[in-house]
Amino acid sequence: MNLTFRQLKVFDVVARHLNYTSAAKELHLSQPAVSMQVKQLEEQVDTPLIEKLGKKLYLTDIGIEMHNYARSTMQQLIDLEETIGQLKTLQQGHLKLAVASTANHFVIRLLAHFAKSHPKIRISLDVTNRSSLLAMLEKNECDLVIMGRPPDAYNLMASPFLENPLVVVTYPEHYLAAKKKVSLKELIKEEFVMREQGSGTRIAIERFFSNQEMEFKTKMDMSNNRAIKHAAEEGLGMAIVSMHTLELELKANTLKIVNVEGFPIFRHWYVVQREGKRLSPIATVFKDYIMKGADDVVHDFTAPLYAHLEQSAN
Amino acid sequence: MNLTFRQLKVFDVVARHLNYTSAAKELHLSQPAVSMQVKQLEEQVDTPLIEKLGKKLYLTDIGIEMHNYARSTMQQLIDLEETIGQLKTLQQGHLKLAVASTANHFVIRLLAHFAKSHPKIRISLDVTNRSSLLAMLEKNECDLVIMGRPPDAYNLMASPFLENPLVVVTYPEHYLAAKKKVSLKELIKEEFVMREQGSGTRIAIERFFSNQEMEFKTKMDMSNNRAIKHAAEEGLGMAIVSMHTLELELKANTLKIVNVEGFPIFRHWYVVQREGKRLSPIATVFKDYIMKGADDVVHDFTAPLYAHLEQSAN
DNA sequence: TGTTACCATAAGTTATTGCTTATGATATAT
DNA sequence: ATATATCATAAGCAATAACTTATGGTAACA
Repeated sequence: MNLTFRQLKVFDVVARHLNYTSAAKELHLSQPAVSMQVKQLEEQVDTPLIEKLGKKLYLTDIGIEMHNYARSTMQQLIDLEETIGQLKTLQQGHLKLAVASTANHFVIRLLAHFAKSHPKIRISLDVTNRSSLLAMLEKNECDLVIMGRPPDAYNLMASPFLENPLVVVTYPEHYLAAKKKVSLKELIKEEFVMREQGSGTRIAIERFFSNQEMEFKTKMDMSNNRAIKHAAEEGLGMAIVSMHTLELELKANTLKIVNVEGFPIFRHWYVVQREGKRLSPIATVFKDYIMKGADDVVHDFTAPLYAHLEQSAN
Repeated sequence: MNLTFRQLKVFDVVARHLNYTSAAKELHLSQPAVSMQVKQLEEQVDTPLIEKLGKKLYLTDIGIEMHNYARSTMQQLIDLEETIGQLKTLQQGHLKLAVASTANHFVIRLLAHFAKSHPKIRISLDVTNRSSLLAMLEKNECDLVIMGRPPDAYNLMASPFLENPLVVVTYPEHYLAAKKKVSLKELIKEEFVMREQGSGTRIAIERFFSNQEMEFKTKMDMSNNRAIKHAAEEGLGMAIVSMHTLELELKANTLKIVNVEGFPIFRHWYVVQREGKRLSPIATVFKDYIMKGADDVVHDFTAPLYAHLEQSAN
């Protein structure tokens, strides 16, 4: 059985009119064209759908069945068009994001703002570590990832969109915290609590010190940014973290930024997608949004942090 | 938007495999043939449905939507085939009958038997008068009508299928009821309670008497067979009715058949359909059934009646 | 680095589709 | 009986649908 939508369409009109000639008018066709479509449909199901008694047309039992089917199928097609239209015009859609845990805090702020102007959009946000992020991209499980600089090895397209200042922190009573200016030489006498090898932050820090031809002493490795900050609070060592993650600690005065020469190290947050990935409409819009407007939106969040930075320099 | 079922079918297979080559195998097609169908479908909705990242294929959001649609549409098509198949093979269907009120009693018996061997079939039975029956045929509101001989004027196809003996009846105490043989001459001295002019029975009776070049006296005209029998019971006159309608009255001994010379008048019951009407499968089967098997089935119903007939002749 | 698996694209062929106009048949209305 | 309205059928035509084979490009893998 190989029906065509055309047959169903024409049959529907005929079934409604019960008159080939006027159906032909509605369809802007000749009358034989209509007869032929119906005849072909009848051949497909190998049974008459319309019968002519005297001058009047009637649907047979199977004709009624077929008419129901035709109408339902056509309605479904309309629904599909509607759905696709909505997906295209962002009245609907699903934005699948994944972010590095260190980026979580400010991304939430971005999303809150973005979601307001796209109320019908469903958003999934996965907060996870760097290797999981890369795996998710690999498996095409999300549209976009927000993280630090991704490795070059993967086929990724990464666009920097926001400064990510890495600063040195310690507990407020630490003697370096009080100094107006701390040299790198002074700093590397201290021991450090670090992110694990291979993490974005760790790589950046290593690169920074090796550029200065210096080495630092790692007391502890940790895979979690929060744990690192906690360790610093407890005096286990100096920490170097993204200033964006310090909002609470600075406000509560459990950590202080140390004004080290050469710091902050300005890195960037990146929006990352797989190379060749065709973004869904909503993902395209979101990417545009953060590329163009992220600075403005997160300004009232970052401004107080930068104030802390300047404060430690005075 | 002008999709084809072919496109949906091919797309469904590809969406399941996420691999054009193996989809092509399942469809017994070359790989490019599959690519082309999918591409055409994408052109229809003007948006990609499948994306290729590296070596793997993924459905886009709209692709997922389209896949759902394709599956649902194809399922509906299967359902339709199923339904049509059932309608064709009588596992389903709707038999629309109309019968003359005088035929009601034995038709019910026929139907009871028929329905047993076609349990899934829905049956509509309209019991009404002669002119309504003809109107229903005219308007194609029923498949078949069971009635006495229909007029020739309409474009009808009428097939006799069962004897319809018209007998003279009166109340048991009537002096003619006791006689072994009553001549027509004797009979026409009596007054009659008759069906209305134009009714099948009336026409038959008039023809019978005019063939004998005799006339009868009509005391009352009535449009209802039951009323006529009741009038005869009350002694308002002789009645000539289909013996098939007398089951109860003979059993209860409220009426007796009068053994008149030349009676019973053997007329027939007819199955009637509009000329050119294509009967539905179930209607075809029902017509076959009554044409071939009606005598057998109603035998145990008519036999006792014929017994009464013979009894009045002894 | 070359090999492999896989998809995209191109060119060419055949059958079919979807329509048109012209004409024939038929039931109802006049 | 004739006219009218309506559907069926036939013939013809242009567009295209649905394939095929051949070939080229590319990501993954060894």
